[in-house]
Amino acid sequence: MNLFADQPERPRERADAARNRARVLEAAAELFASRDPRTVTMDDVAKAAGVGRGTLYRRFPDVASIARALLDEHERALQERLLRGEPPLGPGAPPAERLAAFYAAMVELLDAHIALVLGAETGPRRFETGAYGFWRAHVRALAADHTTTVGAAGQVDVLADILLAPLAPELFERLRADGHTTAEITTSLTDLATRVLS
Amino acid sequence: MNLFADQPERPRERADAARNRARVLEAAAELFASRDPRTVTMDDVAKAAGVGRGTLYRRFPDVASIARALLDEHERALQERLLRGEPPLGPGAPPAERLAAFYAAMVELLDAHIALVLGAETGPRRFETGAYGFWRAHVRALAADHTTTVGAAGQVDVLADILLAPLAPELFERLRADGHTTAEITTSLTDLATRVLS
DNA sequence: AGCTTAACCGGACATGCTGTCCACTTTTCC
DNA sequence: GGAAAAGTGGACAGCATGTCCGGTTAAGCT
Repeated sequence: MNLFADQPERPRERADAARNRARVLEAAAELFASRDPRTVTMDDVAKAAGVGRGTLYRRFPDVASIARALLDEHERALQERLLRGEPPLGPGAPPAERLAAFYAAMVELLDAHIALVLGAETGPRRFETGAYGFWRAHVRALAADHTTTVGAAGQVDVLADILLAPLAPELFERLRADGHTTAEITTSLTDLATRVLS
Repeated sequence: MNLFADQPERPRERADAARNRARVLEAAAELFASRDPRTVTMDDVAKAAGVGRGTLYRRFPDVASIARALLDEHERALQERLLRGEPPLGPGAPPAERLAAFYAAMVELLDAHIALVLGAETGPRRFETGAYGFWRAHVRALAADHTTTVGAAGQVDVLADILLAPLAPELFERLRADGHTTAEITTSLTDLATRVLS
């Protein structure tokens, strides 16, 4: 009998199902890396994974959700460092420095996994992911910490979204395509962080 | 005889063509306003305008280009004011004030025509429009004016894109949906402008 | 091991959008 | 008033989506 009523006893995943899930993720990772993730279709993934359409749809409602699954672990790692890592990324440093460190880490993440991010969080979808909620809460806390007295309550919310806007994957992609280095981008964002939260 | 060789004598548009162009724009404007512009299809526009698919494609390669045509005049008006209007929007005021005024004007424009902007400049398409190039040049000039000595050349380019990021239509839409007023948004952006260019 | 059951698989199908093509019609200009 | 160019609209092929269901396979029980 299951003592945890909230966590209903989910019959463990069957062996063939697990095998296929792994196949799908592997094949998808390769596809995303090899061409514009926004052109990858469910059919493509199914074929590349050697799996039928129905099987694919059983687990993933669309291509974005596959990319998100692949991206998840990387984002989780960063979230962990934000919550419990060393300063200035983790708690302890002044807000401006923490924001700058966050920017730097996000630029790294974007640079390493731009294909996945574009596949997962493009357009308006970006705001609906759990990850975005996390980043916003983090930045919001930093901003609120800094400007305790200044401005009304809602203002901090807006500011958080504004400060996250430059991290839109489409913009990053474009800046890189224009020949800008990640160092340049990080420098500008550090500058922004310093000026806004000081 | 045409004295301007660079401007080849384009045979003027036929009456029926002009009539249909007008019909298309009118019908499209209504469609964009009445539901999510990103769900409007070429077929929808053709049907609503009482025009065949072929006719529609003759002028507009896709739905975005229709929205852009409708948006054009509004954007042009703002561009004119930026170049030759009164300060602080036009030349004469210090960069921080001009940027704040620009932000305020853009928020107004987004608020008035969010449907068109979403239809025209959503996602990565945003960066490819002529309008974006104009905004970037403008903001870049303001930033360069302010930080003549600070930073390398490329830095200013990056900064311009960063400062434009919060004006992404998807973000504006989301902020409004979350209950934030245009006044709140403008206030935050003004704050940003002041802090970055002072 | 054998059997039952439920989870799982994969391809067929219906639907909707895209962009092109071309036979036909209308306008313009001489 | 007639020829040529410009314009029109619907048919068509291609592609992606998301669902559905008959057949298959693993898991659990005896």
